[in-house]
Amino acid sequence: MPEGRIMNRIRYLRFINGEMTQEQLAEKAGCTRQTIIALEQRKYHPSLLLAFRIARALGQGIEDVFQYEEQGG
Amino acid sequence: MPEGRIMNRIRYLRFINGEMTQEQLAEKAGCTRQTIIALEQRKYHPSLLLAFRIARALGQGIEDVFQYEEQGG
DNA sequence: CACCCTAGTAAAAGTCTCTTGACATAGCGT
DNA sequence: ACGCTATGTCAAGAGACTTTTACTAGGGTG
Repeated sequence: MPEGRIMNRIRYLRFINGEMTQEQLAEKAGCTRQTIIALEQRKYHPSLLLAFRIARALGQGIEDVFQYEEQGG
Repeated sequence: MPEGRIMNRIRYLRFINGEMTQEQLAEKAGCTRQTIIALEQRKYHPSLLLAFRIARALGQGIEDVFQYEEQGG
């Protein structure tokens, strides 16, 4: 698959939402703490399903949490 | 990962956008025709990256193309 | 110091996503 | 009938995502 960066504001939104810990977010989103750590450090992109769950857990829409930047424009 | 359905309107939006064929959408989104077929038939969910690329190829936001339905309410 | 909480690192294993290639079906025009 | 286009099926394999487990380290509290 071609390039295109995805940025995320998970860490930022975690603190806006009452200082949630990684573990609290993980539990609310239904994944493990490891996954949250990896995403905050941009080790990889989440699946669409997990992206939705994290966005909802943070009280946001997907595109408020994850921003796609096209490369060619 | 827990449940939660993701519906998509790829096929519908393909026709709204000037009767795009699966192959045209695939090329514009940077994936293969097989992948478009699988997604339209909901064989699996796309990655977040591909979801963004498909949404952009269809001139839409992610949540206009993919709808997440929580199970517990 | 001893204890707990939060965050980070690492590796193995399993599941899911995506591609490639070959083949099948249906419609449409000639 | 023949060729062309659009859609669909199947299978194998590579690569990406996620979990599990174990371990390290800093900060605060008693």
